[in-house]
Amino acid sequence: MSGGSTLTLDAATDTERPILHTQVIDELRGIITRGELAEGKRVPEAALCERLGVSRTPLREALKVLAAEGFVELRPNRGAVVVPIDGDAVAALFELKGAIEHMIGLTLPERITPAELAHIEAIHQRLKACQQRLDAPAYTLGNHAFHAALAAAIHNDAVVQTYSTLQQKILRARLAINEDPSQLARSVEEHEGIMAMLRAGAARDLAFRLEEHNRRTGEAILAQLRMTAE
Amino acid sequence: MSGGSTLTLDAATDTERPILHTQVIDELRGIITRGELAEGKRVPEAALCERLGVSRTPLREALKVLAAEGFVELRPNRGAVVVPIDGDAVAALFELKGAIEHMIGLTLPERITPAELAHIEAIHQRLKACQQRLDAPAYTLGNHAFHAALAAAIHNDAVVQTYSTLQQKILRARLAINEDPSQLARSVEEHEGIMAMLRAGAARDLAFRLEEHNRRTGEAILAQLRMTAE
DNA sequence: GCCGGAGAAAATGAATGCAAAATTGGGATC
DNA sequence: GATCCCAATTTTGCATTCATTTTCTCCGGC
Repeated sequence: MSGGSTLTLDAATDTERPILHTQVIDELRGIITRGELAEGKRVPEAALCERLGVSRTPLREALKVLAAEGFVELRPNRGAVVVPIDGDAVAALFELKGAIEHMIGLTLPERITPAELAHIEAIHQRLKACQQRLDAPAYTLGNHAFHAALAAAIHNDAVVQTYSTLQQKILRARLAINEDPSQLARSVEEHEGIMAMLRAGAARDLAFRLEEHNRRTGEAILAQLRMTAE
Repeated sequence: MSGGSTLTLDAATDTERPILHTQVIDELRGIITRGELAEGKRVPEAALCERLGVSRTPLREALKVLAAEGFVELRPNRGAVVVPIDGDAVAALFELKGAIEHMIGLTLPERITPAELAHIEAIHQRLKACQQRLDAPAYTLGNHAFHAALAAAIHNDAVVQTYSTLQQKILRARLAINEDPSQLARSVEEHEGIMAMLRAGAARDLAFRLEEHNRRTGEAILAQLRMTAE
């Protein structure tokens, strides 16, 4: 009944053999992020095992990790449920992210390398193209890459890790709503300002703009979320 | 994750059976935090199973969670190793924590309740007593409680969670060194200033003092760490 | 007709078993 | 004497199995 995933003989490319539980973590997190599992509803392990084509052992390992990450809640002897993501939770995430954005802005000019700056410029140009053809899904992905690259450029592993976790959780809220296309234009405009401050090395202004950008984006998502929640 | 064993109406007579993997996570994290497992050294699962008195399944589940938390690294088919905590990592943790302390200070005055303020005052008095009798271990614990209470009082779950994780990792570095008793006096003094700003509701000053307190503490720990690392 | 409980079915928590991979040790070769 | 290679042992990854616990169902009592 193995769903044909045991393909350890990959002759062509000597790719590392897939660590099952790691794959399961990512797949499950993706399923939850995309909203394909009802919040608060019980999900039997057997059903997930069949869906993912794995046995219970790696699935349960993945559930433990996702519980630690805060995506699911494990109730002893009563199964796992998807943690609901409500407005308050999203607001909290954006507030915390704002603090980190501020710090990123303050320290970025003194730490970013030319190569990193060039990389970020390239992402920025791609984003402008996405916005012009109103490709919202591509924009969302690129937007995350843009901000992740900014975070990475301060060369602080703890920040990168925490920032990534925050983005993953926020993505859940983002995918739960239909993002207003007009927000893309605002976002690009704010990115322009961010890039200008970054090129100029103006730390305090950069911090301010990053924080404001985060605040406005958060408010837009919250407004949409609370509207669709009715 | 707060050390609450209080609520949860447990049947008085029953020896409560807390889920094994949760216990294992906490025990293993404690072992790592206390430095009882050599960094970077291979640790066979069987040995840990025997030490903790559990079978491999819950142990492996715990390792997955600790890997996600960043305490161990899982190398495919080659076992888990304790992630070394070097100066750079500690510096990164304190830098991130500084950003959060700043945010806590900015928002705390407008959100803290009288009961929370009273609770924090009580912890502060306890800390002063610890300092006077130079009880460093008790001070370290109380100090964490003090700052955790401050974080909790802004009523932001994401912050509480992240802050707790940071504290746990920093604790590892703290226990790896012999903290200089003279630092206790400095800490208490800075706490006095923090409390004064908190009582006065001076958000910006509070933020500044919290961030400075974090920075100084981090520098003290880093100095000790780099000294003993020679 | 509604509620409560005993038993059955199903789901979870943990242990064991088995195959694949890695480490170790020994021996042959240079 | 050192190095390389190959088999034996150990260890890991995952599946399966066993033991509780929970949930569902059905039956009787009120």
